[in-house]
Amino acid sequence: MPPAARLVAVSAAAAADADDAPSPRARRHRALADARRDHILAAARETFFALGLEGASLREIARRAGYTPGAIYSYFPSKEEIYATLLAESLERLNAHVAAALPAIPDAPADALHAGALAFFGFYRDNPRDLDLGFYLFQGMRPRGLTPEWNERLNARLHDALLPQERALAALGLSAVEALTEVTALFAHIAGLLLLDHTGRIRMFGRDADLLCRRYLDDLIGRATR
Amino acid sequence: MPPAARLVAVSAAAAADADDAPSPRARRHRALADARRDHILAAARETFFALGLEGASLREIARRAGYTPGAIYSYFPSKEEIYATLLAESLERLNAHVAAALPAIPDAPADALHAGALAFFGFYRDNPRDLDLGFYLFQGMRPRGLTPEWNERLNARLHDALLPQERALAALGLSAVEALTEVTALFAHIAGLLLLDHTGRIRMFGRDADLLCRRYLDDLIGRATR
Amino acid sequence: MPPAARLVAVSAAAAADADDAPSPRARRHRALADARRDHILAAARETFFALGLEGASLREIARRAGYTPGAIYSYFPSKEEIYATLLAESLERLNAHVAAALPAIPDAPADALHAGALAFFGFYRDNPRDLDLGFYLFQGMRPRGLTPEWNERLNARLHDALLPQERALAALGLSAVEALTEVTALFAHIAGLLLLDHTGRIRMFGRDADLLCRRYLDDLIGRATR
Amino acid sequence: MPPAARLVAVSAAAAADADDAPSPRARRHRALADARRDHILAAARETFFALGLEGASLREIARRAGYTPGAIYSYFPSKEEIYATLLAESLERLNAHVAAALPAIPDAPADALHAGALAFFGFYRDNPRDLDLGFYLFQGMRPRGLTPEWNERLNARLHDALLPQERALAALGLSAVEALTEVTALFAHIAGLLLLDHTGRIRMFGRDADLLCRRYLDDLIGRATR
DNA sequence: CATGAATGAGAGTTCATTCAT
DNA sequence: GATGAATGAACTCTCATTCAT
Repeated sequence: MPPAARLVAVSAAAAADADDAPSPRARRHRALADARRDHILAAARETFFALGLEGASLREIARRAGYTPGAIYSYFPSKEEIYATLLAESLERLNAHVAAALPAIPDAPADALHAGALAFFGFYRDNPRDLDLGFYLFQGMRPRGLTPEWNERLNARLHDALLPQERALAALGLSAVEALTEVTALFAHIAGLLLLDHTGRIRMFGRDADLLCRRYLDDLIGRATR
Repeated sequence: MPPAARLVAVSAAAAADADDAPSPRARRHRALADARRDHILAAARETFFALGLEGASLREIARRAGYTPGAIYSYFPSKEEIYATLLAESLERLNAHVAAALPAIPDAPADALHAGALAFFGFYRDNPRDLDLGFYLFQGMRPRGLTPEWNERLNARLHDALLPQERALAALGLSAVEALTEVTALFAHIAGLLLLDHTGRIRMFGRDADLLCRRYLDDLIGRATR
Repeated sequence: MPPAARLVAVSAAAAADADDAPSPRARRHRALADARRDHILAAARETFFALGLEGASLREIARRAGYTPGAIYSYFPSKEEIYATLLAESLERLNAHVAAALPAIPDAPADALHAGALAFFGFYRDNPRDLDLGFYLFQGMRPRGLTPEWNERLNARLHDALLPQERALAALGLSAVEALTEVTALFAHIAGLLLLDHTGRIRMFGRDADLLCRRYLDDLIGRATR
Repeated sequence: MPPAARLVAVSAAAAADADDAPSPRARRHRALADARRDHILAAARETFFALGLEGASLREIARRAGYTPGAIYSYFPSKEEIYATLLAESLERLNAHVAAALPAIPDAPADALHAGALAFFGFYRDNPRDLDLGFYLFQGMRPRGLTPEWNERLNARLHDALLPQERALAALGLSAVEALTEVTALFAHIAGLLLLDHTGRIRMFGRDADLLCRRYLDDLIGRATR
């Protein structure tokens, strides 16, 4: 079975978990294969963080994983897929980061909004490689791009990281439409600031991205609570 | 005269300003050479738009221009220079577009701010290829990046397109520092909106970039005139 | 085992000498890889001999070896390395040739000097391609030159082929400095004769390189034993 | 008339000087053309001395001569021909250098031998680019090599530079054959020393080429006068 | 499952040379 | 006589991917 077919089969099996249970032997195989896949993914992340997107060739990833290039294709059907998986994982970390920043008892929506938005911003400010990944896959998408499935899935997780902020806006009294509008604007503002910051373009204004983000949030909360 | 040619002509004139005027023959030659250069530039633009930076190899550019690869080097010293020229030209068009949108008699700073900012936004919303160019070269362009000279020059022209808005903010009563801060935030906001719009990400919120831009401007003018 | 393979094998053994012995399977793989490497080397030699350094492109070497250009890079990291390996192997053969010519019982230094020097001379007279290689790589090789490591290593092996003669001169009673001086002069003389012979320049004098070499040696031995 | 044909015609005209005399107008043209040719040659020499054989592209030569590449072909049929002309000129300088070193009154053959041979050696030791030229064209001769005519002519001039030394050997009492043998050996020795010196190979012996040359000459004169 | 050999396409760049004007 | 545009072939080297073993 070629690698790509196997991957599809695996997820098909996961979807059809009402089927008869896998044998212990099959489960062992599956667990080992997942471990190896994770190992390769870790090597890919390491490579990508160390060398950036251009430097992260499949050869180098394989080298760092202790594999030969061909072996990678037993776990991923293409280099793009590795990147997509990396981005998915990055989005999980983003969501975790945002969730961890929210106050435990959500009785102060303004605080939640502030904390959640700053966490979102901070995640990418402090992890520029994750930003690279996002920009590359969400925007670049050259050779084959992501499959629609991947695209939808990744989009959804990105949206998830903004949900707490949207809910906080609603809790502050905004209508559903107004909350959606403001969270969209907030996302755009943060994205723009990250872009300026990441490309060094913000230096041409001599301004600080962090400061501008807080300023925007204060204004937004002022608007929402007025 | 197209912007790119003008830039070249300016430096050529600066170099030869102690010389006597060029002969008609020389002028004809230069005109033809410029035309061919523009032709190559157009092919490069077309290639870039069709295939992205990755796909836009010198070979492909040459092919689309009807040249052999080597011939390109009579007009541009490197591939990088072609792209830098393309971006320079794009920024000239941006500046012209913004300037044309400003009211002739600048007695209403709020109007000038509104008009200039919307023109800036509209330029990239309506010319997504130019946005691609800017994103690619200002941000992506890992392989070699622009030379510092180009980077500075292009930065300056980008900044130029924001100057009218900065001046309008000052005319509205903001201090120099406040005006700079607000124009930076404005730039970030617009960039973020364009990014969301261009990558279709804004659809996942069901919002309209145009509307959000106007909203931001209204708020900004409210803040500035309060 | 051909000299070049031996050199490689030596360093491989040195690197892995803490390891346990390689498996038969690994040995088979290595043997095959070495054979392919030698095949490429042979193609490189053939190419170089047929077309000279200028004409011996990687493409041509690959073509003659029955490979695509990229495949060569599985065996050699650069074109330069191929040539260096070729020269290294040539120098191994030279050393072997000289060593084989020396009398088994070295009780007659004059004989040893005579035999060793003539063997050195004869090797290059009879293998003009090896002379080409040496001339090209030691002298020509402008484009990039050899790396200092290679240069030193190759120099050392060249020197090795002259050591027996230097020792014989010392055994004839010359001081260390005198022996070094004489062996240097001897090397120069032989090199000059080979050059004249190889380029056909000697014909313009109607003299015979072999004869001149023996003449020089007789004189030298006369000087040394006087 | 294509350039190559013209060059042939020119020398044909020179050979057939019993023909009717050229018109003043034709003579003027010829003189100007020769001047321009010399100018290009000077640029080629300068380029070659500055950048070596690899760096001396036709483009660069043309650039330094103030011409466009195509123009060069009005004066030389190929790049090789330029080099050959350069070598011819180099050999003229060699001959002049040797001649200038000979004692005016040739009553001391040993002195003449010594002086002439050292001048020969010194010329190339002090002008390593001339040595490069000689090695390249006499030995390398890859793409097309020199035409037999050029080869013969250049050979003859090289031989000329050794004639004074041969005559001196005869004047010292050697038979014609002996003198020829010794001058051949002398040439080989000098060539070998220059090779060792030029390629830095002599440093691996820690010896000095100049010293070795003088040593050889002393021995030779000793042999010849004994 | 993994190897390792190999492909094939392609990257940017340089060059001697040709030829219409 | 000279220009300058253009060719075409060449260069070394890198890469994702395939596949027999």
